[in-house]
Amino acid sequence: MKKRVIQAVRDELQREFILEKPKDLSFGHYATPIAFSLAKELRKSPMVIADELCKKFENSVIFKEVISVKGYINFRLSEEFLDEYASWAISNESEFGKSDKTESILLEYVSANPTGPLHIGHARGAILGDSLYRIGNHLGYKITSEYYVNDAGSQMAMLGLSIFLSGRENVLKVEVEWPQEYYRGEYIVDLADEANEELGAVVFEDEKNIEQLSVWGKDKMMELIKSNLADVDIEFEQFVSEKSLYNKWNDSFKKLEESDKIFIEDGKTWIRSTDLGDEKDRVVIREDGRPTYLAGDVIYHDNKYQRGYDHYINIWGADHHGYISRVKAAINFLGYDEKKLEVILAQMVALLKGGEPYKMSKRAGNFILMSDVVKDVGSDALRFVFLSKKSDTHLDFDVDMFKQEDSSNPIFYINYAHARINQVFKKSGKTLEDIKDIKLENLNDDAANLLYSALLLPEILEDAFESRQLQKVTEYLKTLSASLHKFYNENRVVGEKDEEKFLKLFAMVGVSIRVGLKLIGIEAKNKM
RNA sequence: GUCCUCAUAGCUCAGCUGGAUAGAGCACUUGAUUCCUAAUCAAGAGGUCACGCGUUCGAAUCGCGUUGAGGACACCA
Repeated sequence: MKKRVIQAVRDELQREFILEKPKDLSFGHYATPIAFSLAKELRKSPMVIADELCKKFENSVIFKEVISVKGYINFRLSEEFLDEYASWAISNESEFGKSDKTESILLEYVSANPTGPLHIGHARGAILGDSLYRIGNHLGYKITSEYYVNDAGSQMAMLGLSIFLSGRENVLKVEVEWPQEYYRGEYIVDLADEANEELGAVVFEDEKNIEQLSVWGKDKMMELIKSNLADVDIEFEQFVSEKSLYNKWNDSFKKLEESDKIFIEDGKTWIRSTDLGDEKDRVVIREDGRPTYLAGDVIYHDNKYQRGYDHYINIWGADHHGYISRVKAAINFLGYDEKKLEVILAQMVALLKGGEPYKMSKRAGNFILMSDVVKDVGSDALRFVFLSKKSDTHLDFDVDMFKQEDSSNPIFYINYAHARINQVFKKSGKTLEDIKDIKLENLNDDAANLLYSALLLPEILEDAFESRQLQKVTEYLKTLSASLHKFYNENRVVGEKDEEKFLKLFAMVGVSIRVGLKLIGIEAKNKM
């Protein structure tokens, strides 16, 4: 819709301009303050310029009226245009909001270490990533979703050791001396029990089995993580194992050598990341030959870029922000355009219950399980609330709030609007087929505004995706639902003379709510 | 100490590519149901957009500084 308007206005004005939505719909559907910026150039008052420009639109088909108010040029779309668009959307619901984007994107998110279940902090990145994936695909982007599995390095060893020691303590019942660092969540005890059943208690008798336990444990944890994700309807297209990429190290290393950005000092291999603004150079290979975490990411990003996407998006926890510059430096040294990589940081989530703060710590094992929260408040509410605040801001929420089934719970409010639409159709005894060809004309202001709001979804989706700010979608759905509730309270539908028109209007609102919710991973309810 | 993110109503937050009177929900006050689900709606009250300076015809929005909150500053992942 916006595209058509921009096109039409550009045809007449023959220059670039800003098209905005007025705060108050009584001003019109779209507006441009272009007369203000032309005032200086033309040495005329903005009001005079706006008046003159308006005349250009007198014969427009898509505008009902174009008027100047205090220097603004306000556009009001014609009923014919809105009606046509609505008819199409109702008949082609699955196409509504689609766009013509063609860029390919590799979207990596979650990538939590397979050393334990997902906690509530992971959920934020997971939900954001999955929703971007859904919306981006809808807009036409060729998006691949990917999970990077950190199945190499010291954490894997620590997982094996933790299961081993827990097995000795809880299964073999022998005295165990715990190291300072180990995974101490209860799930480790469960893992040890499971290992006992599957592998037999013998496995805890010899330290040589620690490695076997770490691989076994990692597989178990990946299964658990996948099921945690499935709880909120998230499924990845592919998983990439860190370990499986290590045989490519020589190739990546050679590229770095060629770019002369690698050096050896104190027996360690360093990457010269300070050349590209990093605070210090970073070690990639330790003195004993073990690669650091960064080495894994060097290979991984080499691998990603070899796959030739137009754009790469990584969603990381905010605590990784210092890591961005060194990875980007590495990408540059490998001979790729590091600007193609975009890192979205998901800020920390602080969970409250009855006003009491929870502290999260994966190491300590007293973190809040994502699965518990999902069980508590449901996938829909969790998804909605996580998306309704910008990802780069801290989020505080009280679990108790989700349990309320009234308007303080936005997902409830939106579903209620959708259910009402369904209910009105039922009462009227009419179907979509009966009303989809009814002309929407001579609508009262409330109806016309509601129709316009419902047709805004496509541009909201595009704006939200491009800016990576999905709270624009949740905000929109709340506002649209509020408009529907307001209309419902002020206008009777069934049995009135405008019944069929209003039914078509409601059908259009229903389409936008359903499509909007679906793209953030929520299925609209037909009945409450 | 350096860097990142943030600061808007009592609370939780929108708004930020500069533009019309700064919005919503919760909580508070009042009202609406012979009528499609009142799980809703309407009205009222509530603001130094942290503070200062600057850019501009115009700043919550952009720049600089100050204050405050959280986070990151590994040869851990």
